[in-house]
Amino acid sequence: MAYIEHGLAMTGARASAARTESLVADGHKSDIESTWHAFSHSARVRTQRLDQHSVVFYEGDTANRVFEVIDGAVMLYKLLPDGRRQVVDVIGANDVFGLPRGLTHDCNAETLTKVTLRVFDRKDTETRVEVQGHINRCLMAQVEKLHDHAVLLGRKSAFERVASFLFRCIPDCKTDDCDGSGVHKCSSSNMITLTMTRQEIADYLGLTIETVSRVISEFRRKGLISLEKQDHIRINSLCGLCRMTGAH
Amino acid sequence: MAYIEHGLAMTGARASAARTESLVADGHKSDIESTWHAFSHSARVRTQRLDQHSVVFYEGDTANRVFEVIDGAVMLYKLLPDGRRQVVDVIGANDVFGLPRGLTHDCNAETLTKVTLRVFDRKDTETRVEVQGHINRCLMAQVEKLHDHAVLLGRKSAFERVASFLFRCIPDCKTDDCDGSGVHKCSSSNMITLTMTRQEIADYLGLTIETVSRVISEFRRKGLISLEKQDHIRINSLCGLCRMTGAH
DNA sequence: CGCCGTTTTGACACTTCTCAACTTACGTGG
DNA sequence: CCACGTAAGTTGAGAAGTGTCAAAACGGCG
Repeated sequence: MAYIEHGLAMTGARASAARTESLVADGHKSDIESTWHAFSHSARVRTQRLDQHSVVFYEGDTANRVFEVIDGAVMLYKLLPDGRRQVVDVIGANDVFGLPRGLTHDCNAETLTKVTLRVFDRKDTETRVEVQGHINRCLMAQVEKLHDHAVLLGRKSAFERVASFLFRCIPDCKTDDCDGSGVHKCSSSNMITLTMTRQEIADYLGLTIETVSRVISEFRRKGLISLEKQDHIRINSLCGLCRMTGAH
Repeated sequence: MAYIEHGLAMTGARASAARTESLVADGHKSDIESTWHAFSHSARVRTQRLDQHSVVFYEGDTANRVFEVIDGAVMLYKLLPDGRRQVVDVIGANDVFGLPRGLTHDCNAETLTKVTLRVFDRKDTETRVEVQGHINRCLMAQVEKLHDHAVLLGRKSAFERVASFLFRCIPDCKTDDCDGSGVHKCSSSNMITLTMTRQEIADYLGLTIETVSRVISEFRRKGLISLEKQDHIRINSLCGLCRMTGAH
């Protein structure tokens, strides 16, 4: 399986830029070049590496490829005409994105980290059974994640949103692991490395950058977390944070 | 194909009740009784009718059936432990629901109207290819709808949310039909019959019942809409309302 | 006709946003 | 290696939007 390095990655529509510029459908060039290679079962599949902050596709682009994240994270977001942005999903390893209802993508896709993707021809996803089953499971998981996120956006306070977000970032640890008893089952290092900027977090949580910053500072003052660096957060009280998510 | 009338439908967890009572996983009884009938291709399928405000399933219930709406509307919602509710989706005709990532349902399902459902055995949806393709398309559409709803919940004002909601309720009319020119392509009657109570609308839009009421009153004062009855709304200015959705 | 649940309206409180200034972190070039 | 410039993040004060609580109005149904 050939890895295709390409040095074309330009810095895509960044957070700050996205706030002010409204991106219109035409005249865009995503950071993915189409160099297809034959694959097993006569399907066209390839693996692709992208730098951080690369654009995979724009809203409105014709959707003829489907992507699976092998490694790294991809952010999906939508823009309102006046520049307001909402990050609608963050796609991690083993998850799929770029599946449209119609002919075009409904949102923009941008890498949050260095990313390795598996790229499928869209037609194959519609004809090959084993791929369909996989996509099906990914879509169901995505729907559930979006349901949870709707609860977060519609009903949770800023504190609860940030706490939920930080929790989500702890590797191998879910809110379900906490039963409110004060003892956590997960034994991770409780060390988070954020791949998103404050602006991206804010746009994901439906808040402003200032509110996110204030809440994180407040958590720090309360001793729940410590900031080793701006994007390196240590969770001091897993249960203390968990109690603030609103899920218990 | 046999329609099975059943008179067992009790009034499920209603909006007001759901606000105060937290629903725990055990001891529930949904309004659907399992009477399976043999169907073509050796799959177990049946058609079922339910009254308004019937419970299809609860969050945490074992998910061994998948549902397709033939006629009517079903509401999916989640509850936080303190009673806050978020309606995560409203499922209309030809759409599918009850597809879980794991073994149990991630949300509650309740009918908004009299509903006719087609009920599948879950195993069939995993093995039969023609069903998978259909489910796949439904899931993709659902993901896009949830993306849109995330934008609404995360980035739109109360006015924009209610305007977007009313627009969504106009049959055969989408926000895309409006280009801001003042002329609307869709030629519907501009008459809406709401199937949701104010509480349900509020829980769908991430607002309070009072805010929803106030916004509707304000739209009425501005002449954008008229209320023939509380749940019968006439849209006087389609474009005026459209301009308030934030989508243009 | 009167009751009860839903909706509307009002006054006020509180959360979050906005705007502005300041601080910190990071990369470049001297 | 340090100084500088720029971008990112933090903090503060005030404004705006939405929530909360309470009361009144409305609508459906016995």
